[in-house]
Amino acid sequence: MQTMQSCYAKRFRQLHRTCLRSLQSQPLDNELQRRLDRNPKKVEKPSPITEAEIVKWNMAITEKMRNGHCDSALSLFETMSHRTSVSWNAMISGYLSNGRFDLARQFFDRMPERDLVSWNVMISGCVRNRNLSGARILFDKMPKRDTVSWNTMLSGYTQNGYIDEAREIFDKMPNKNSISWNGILAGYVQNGRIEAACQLFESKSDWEVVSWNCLMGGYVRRKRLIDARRLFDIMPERDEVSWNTIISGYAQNGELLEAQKLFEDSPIRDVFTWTAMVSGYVQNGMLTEARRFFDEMPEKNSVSWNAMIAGYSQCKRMDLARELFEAMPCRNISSWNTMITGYAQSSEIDRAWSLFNEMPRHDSISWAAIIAGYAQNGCSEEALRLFIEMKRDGERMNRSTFTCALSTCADIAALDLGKQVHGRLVKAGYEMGCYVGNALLSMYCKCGSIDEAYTVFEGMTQKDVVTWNTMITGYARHGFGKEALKVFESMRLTSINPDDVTMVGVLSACSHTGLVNKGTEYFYSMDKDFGIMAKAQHYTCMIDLLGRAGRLEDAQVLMRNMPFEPDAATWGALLGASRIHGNTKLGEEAAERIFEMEPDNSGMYVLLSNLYAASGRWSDVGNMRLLMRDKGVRKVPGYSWIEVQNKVHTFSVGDSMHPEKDRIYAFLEELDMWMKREGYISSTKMVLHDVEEEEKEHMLKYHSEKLAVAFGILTIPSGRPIRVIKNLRVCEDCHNAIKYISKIVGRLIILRDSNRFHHFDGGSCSCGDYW
DNA sequence: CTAGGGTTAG
Repeated sequence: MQTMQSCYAKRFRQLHRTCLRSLQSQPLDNELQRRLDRNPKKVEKPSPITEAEIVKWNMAITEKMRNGHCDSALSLFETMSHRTSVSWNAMISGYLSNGRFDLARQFFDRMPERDLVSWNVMISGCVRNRNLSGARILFDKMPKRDTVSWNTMLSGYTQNGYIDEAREIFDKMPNKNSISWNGILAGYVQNGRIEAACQLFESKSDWEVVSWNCLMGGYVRRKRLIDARRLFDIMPERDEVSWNTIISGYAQNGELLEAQKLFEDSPIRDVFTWTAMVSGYVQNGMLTEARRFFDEMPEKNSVSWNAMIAGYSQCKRMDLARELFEAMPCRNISSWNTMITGYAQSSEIDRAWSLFNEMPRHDSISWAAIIAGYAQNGCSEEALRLFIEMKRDGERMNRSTFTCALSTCADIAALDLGKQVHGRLVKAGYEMGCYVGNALLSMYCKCGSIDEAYTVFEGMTQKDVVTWNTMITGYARHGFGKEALKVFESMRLTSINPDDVTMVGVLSACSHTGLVNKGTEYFYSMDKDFGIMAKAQHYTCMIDLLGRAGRLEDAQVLMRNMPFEPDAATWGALLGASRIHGNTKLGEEAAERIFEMEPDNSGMYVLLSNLYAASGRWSDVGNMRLLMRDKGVRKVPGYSWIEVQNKVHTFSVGDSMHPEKDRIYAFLEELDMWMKREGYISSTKMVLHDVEEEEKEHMLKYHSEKLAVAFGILTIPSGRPIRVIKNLRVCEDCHNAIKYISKIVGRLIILRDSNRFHHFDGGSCSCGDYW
C-alpha cells in the first residue's frame, strides 16, 4: 500500500514536470533593474537633507501608492537622494497593496539593509498571495521576529485552511497579544471548527470585543442564529460591528422583521447597517423593500450602490441595474464587475464585453466574470483566448480563474491547453487541495485522458466527496466499469460518505459493464447502507441496466413501480435498450412519449429511425425524415474536432474547407480499401443514424468523426493516442469503422461523443458496442 | 506590517 502511494506521488510529480516544461520561461524584468541601477539625478548643490524632509518624501510615496499611482511613487523614489528603509518599505508595501507582488519582491531583494518591518511586510505579501511556503521560508530566515511576524504567519495559515500549522505557530510563539488570541480563534471559526472555537473561547475570559464579534459572526455564517443571539445578549460590551453582525445575520437568513427591529434598536446606524438591510432584502428577492431602504439611506458608499445593483441584476432586471449604475456618483471596480456578471448571466454577453472594455482597470474578478460569461454562453474558444489575453494584461491567475480555465478546457476537450494550465498551476505554487485538484481531475477525465486523471486522483492528498465522484463517474463514462467499482469500494473504506451523485456513477458503471446483479444489489441497499433515497436518476440508471441486459420486462415493471413520473431520460433509457435488442414495438411507445415531452429532441428521432432500420422497416425510416421536417425539428449540425499541436481543428460532414483536405481524403480512400479487406461492410442504408445528412456511401465515409480521426492519424506521432470529440452521439457505421481503423493502423483512438467515451484499441471498443 | 461587519466570480 505504502509503495503504491509513493509510486503515484512520483507519477504525479512527473506529470507536473511535463506540464511545466510545456511552458516557456518568463522574461525577466530587466527594465526595472535598469531603472533602479540608474544613478539618482545629480543635484547641483548637494545640500544636506533634513530628517523632516525625508519623512515628507516617504509620506508622499505612501500617498501615491495608496491612490494606485505606482509609477509616480517610483519616480519619487528614484529622485530621492537619501532613501531610508522606511522609503523602501513604503515601495514594497505599496506594490503589494496594488497587487504587484513581483515588483515588491524585487525591491525587497535589492534593498541594502532590511529592518524588521521590511521582513514583516514581505511575509504578509506572500500570505496575501497565498504563497504560504514562501512566507514560511522568509519567516524562518529572518534574523529577528516580533509579535507581528508571528501573528502574520498565524493568520496566514488560518486564512488558507492550515489550522494545524496555525496551532503550532500559536503554541510556539513567545509573546501573545490579543491579536494572537483572536487569530487562533478566527482560525477555528473560518475553518468551520466552531465547536473548537467555542471551547477555546470558554478557556479564558478576557476576550476583546473583536473576538466576541468573531465568534458571533461564525455562528451567523453557519446560520445558527440562536447561538449568535445568545452571545450578542451576554457580551460585556457591544460596538457597531456587534450590532451590524447580528442585524445582517437576521437579514441574510430571511428574518427581516427581527432584523428591522434590531435596526431600530441599534444605537448606531452606519453605512454597514443600512447596507446589510438592503442586501438582506435583495437576497430574499424583496426588491421594493430593498429600494425603500436604499432611498432612505442618509449616506451611501459604493458598496451600498453595488448591493442594490446586484439585486436588480440577480433578478435579470438589467435595465434597472443599468440605470443605477449610470446614476451612481463614484463607481468602483466591483460596480463594473457586478454589471458584467449580470449581463453575462442574462445571456447578454456582448453588453458584458463592451462594459469590460470600457472599465478603467481589470482585476481577477473582472476576468473571471467575463471568462465565465463566455464559457457559460457556449463560447469556449473565446473564453480560452481571453485567458491568454489576461496573462498579457498582467493579471495573475488565481484559484478561481484556474478552475474556470480547466473547466473550459474540459468543455472543448482541449487536453494540450489543459496541460498548459496544469503547468501554470504548478508554477504558481498552488497546493493540490480539493478546489483546484477536483477541477484538474475533471479536466483530465473530460479530455479523455483517464490514466492521467487517475494519477491526479491518487496524488491528491485531500479528497472530498466530489473528488471521489469525479473519479467514479469518469471511469464509468469511459466504459471502465470495474475500475469505477474498485474506486467506489476504496471510497467505502474512508470516512467520506457516498452521496446520490456517487450512486449514479456506480449504477451507470454497472450498467456499462453489464454487472446486473451487482448493480441491483447496490440499488436496493443504497438506503440501508448509506442513507440515500433513490431519486429519478437512479431509477433511470436501473432501467438502463436491466434494459441493456435484455431484461426489458423487468425494466418496464420497475418503471411502472417507481415513485416518480418517468421523464424523457427514463423513456430514453428504454428506447436505447429497445434499439439494442430490436424490440420495435416498445421502442415506438417510448419514442412517442419522448416526442410528447421533448418535441425538439432530434437525437431521439435518430434513435428511433435506427431502430426501424435495424428491423428492416425502411419506409418508416423515410417517414421519420418527413416527420422531422414537418415538425420543424431543427437538426443540430454534427461536427468533430481534434487538437493537434495546440490548435483545434474542426470538421463537419463532407468537409472541404480544411487546408489538408486532399491528404485526408486520399488517406480515407486507402483506409477504406484495407477495411474492406478486413471484412468491414458499410451500412449505407441507415440513412438517419445520425443527424448528419447524407445518403451515399462515399459521403458517409466522410462523416466528421472519420475526417478528424484520419487527420489525427496523419499528424499525431505514433505511440500517442488520437483524441477526437464529437458534439453528437457517434453513429453506428462510424463506430464500426473506427474499430477497424484502430486495428489497421495500430493506434489507440479515444472518441468523446455527447454521451460517453469510446476507447478504440486493436479492433474493439471499451463501450462493448453498448452506447 | 498582524484581528471582527456590508458588494462582485467559481
